[in-house]
Amino acid sequence: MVITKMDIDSAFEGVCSLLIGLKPREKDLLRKSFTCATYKKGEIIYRDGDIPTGLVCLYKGKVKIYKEGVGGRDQIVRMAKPNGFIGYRALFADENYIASAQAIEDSIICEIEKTCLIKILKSNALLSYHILKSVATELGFSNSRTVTLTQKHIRGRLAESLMFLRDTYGLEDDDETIKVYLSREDLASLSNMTTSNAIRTLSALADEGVLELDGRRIKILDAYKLDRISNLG
Amino acid sequence: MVITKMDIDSAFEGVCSLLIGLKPREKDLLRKSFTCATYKKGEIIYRDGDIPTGLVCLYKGKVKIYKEGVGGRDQIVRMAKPNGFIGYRALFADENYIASAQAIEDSIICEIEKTCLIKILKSNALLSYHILKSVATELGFSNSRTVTLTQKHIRGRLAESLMFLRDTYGLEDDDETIKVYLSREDLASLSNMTTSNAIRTLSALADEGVLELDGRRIKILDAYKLDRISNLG
DNA sequence: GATTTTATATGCTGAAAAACATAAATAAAA
DNA sequence: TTTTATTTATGTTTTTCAGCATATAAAATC
Repeated sequence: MVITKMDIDSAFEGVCSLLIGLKPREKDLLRKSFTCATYKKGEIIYRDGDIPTGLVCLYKGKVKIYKEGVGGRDQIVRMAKPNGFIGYRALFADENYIASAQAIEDSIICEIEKTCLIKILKSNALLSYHILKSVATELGFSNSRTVTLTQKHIRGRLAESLMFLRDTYGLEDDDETIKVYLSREDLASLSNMTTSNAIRTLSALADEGVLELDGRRIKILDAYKLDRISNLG
Repeated sequence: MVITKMDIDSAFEGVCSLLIGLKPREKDLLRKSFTCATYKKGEIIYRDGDIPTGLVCLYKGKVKIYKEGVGGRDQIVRMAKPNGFIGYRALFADENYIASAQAIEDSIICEIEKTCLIKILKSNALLSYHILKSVATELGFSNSRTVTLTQKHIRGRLAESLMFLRDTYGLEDDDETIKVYLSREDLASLSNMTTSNAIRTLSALADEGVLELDGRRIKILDAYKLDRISNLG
């Protein structure tokens, strides 16, 4: 993927529109510390333990954020979509990363240098407040997720993950196909189960007419039933 | 428990010391919207679904924050200790509570009225930034917790919970007894297991000489071994 | 102090899901 | 192409843990 001058400008404007409360003078400052880079599918953007160097924004593509679990079993904690930030948690907490980020599609990644952003944050209350708000919202998701991942049964967890993916990435033009193509392994990492069980459970849902599978394409045929499966656990 | 004038003053100073970056003028404003109340052991401070009316601070006592799970099985998401805030997530996210808070000891609870605090937050960048930092740290805990609760085995989860309680509330003067006295049921809710299994696993750890049990008193005899059990899963 | 309720303890059974084993299909590389 | 690796699929076994039953101990209430 080639990054054009237009891409950079567009990406920068996109990032700025996310930074609510940003003043023109601050925007100029950010511009100077704004960089872009491309990542091929499968490439690692940052690793657990790395030191954050800035606020990372996904301009194009899709990224998974995951933690390595006990027996090498990964757990996906978040899925990023275009015009969303990644790695901000560690940055704002002033910690090293505690998870890794990997492009699951060819992606364009932008970065605002750390010191520049922190300086603005410490002087711009409205911006800090808005970011605080979104991190607090994210914390709510995380807490809810902890409960569902621990308490729902396999079918419920997978159903919830599929709805989560649909809500995050949307549907293709047919209004049925989830607009993201994950491996069964990633789907398992997202739903806290083994790859075998993800495959098995997908097949079962396909047999029941809830889904239609075609490789990594997943069509939701019966959204109502999927929702019920998710809610019943 | 009776709240004295001295308690209120002391509580207010404690809260203010937590609010880094607070200006004297803002402190005066907060003072006017500052209230205190007592809760007996077992009393509910707020419920899932309630609307936050302010920033709640625990001055004395201990509080558990928990979500009701699928089959009525609770999941404790946080344990609060004196001089810590509770319910701030929903407040900052501008949402209703998604968990409930219950005093597990007689407690004194203070509250700063919502609009007053938000007004200050929106104009005080340093304060917002510091709160952002601590919410980001909390999000890190939550993400790590999701992985351990889903991937560690029962023994590992319980061992981790016990170390968490020790780190949160500290030890009695004997330097061995964890300074919090939870029911087996709460210990189970904290560790994502059934009460039976919490009891069973505690007994097993006592048999192995890792713990000493005396009702709800839990002594950690072999901290090194407990840590190993937690880390091995 | 007696009675009721609640909390703790322990054994047994069964369901759920992991672990393991293989095979087929697909994708990537030689 | 052919070979090699990776992903997907499915069957079998084993482990873990929940569910249930029951007994005892401790607390709370009368």
